[in-house]
Amino acid sequence: MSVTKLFQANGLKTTPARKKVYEVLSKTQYLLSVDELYLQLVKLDPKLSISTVYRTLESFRQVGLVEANQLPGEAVLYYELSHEDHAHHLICSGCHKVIHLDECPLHGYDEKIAKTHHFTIQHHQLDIYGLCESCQPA
Amino acid sequence: MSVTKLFQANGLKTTPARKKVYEVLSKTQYLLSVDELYLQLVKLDPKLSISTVYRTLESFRQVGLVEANQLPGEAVLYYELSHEDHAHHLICSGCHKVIHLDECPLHGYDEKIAKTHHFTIQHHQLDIYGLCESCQPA
DNA sequence: GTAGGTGCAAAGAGTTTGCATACGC
DNA sequence: GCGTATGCAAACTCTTTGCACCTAC
Repeated sequence: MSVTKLFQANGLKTTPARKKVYEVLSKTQYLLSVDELYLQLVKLDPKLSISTVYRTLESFRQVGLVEANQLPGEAVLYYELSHEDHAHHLICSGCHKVIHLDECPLHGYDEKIAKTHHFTIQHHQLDIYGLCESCQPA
Repeated sequence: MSVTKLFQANGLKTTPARKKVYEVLSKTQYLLSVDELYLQLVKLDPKLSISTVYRTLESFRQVGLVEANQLPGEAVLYYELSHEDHAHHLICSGCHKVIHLDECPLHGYDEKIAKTHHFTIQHHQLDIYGLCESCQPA
């Protein structure tokens, strides 16, 4: 699906700014803060404004194109493209590289919990933190 | 263990402000933002300053007395006392009430992941979001 | 042509810090 | 008494907003 089609399908106009934000996010394998994302975007378009980045991310988030997450001990949000399928993260505390796990170890466990505690479960989040190969001390 | 002993053990002086922060955190079953915490604290001591709350939480966090977490879609941090034992959360999206789960469905799964992806795992976080009994629509 | 997107600058929210005073140990 | 904690106000950082202009459709 072309980016234009993707935007259309989500009721978003196709603009150069949005294309670039999407491009950077789709090419990285890291979680990016707004700052980190902006730094990369300015290389592509020096006139791009930080407020456009915020507004673009918020538009994307509203239609479900991106997800915002926080890393432990850090105040700012980290962004990444959403993944259609249910997925969990293996996140490197050193470089913020992300590996997506396709398996979910919760099969059935959440329903059990729901019953026990009279909860209606909406979703769950599982992130595993550690150091990737390149960030491990020798 | 008395609060004083607990503070001593963590190298913290026992002050009225710290006692009150600890008291509020230990009595609630909700995740509290700094604002929410401050609102409750001002009832106990109208002169207490918000910067003291920030500094106290940071001291507590450094010695591991509290944990800071973020709720999906919200920018601010939510605080709670740390739990010695490995525990996961059942969090109500409506009222932010927290239920601690003593079971961890990851037994072994994380080690398997670690091997597959050459990661050194530091810790993991599992939160299940939903609506508690009182917050469910009738 | 119109609705919505963008850049710029200014405002806002949340958090941190400097400094003088107060207090725990 | 010494060293740390606190209150207050100012500073700082990150994010949002108002407005004029521009662009996708």
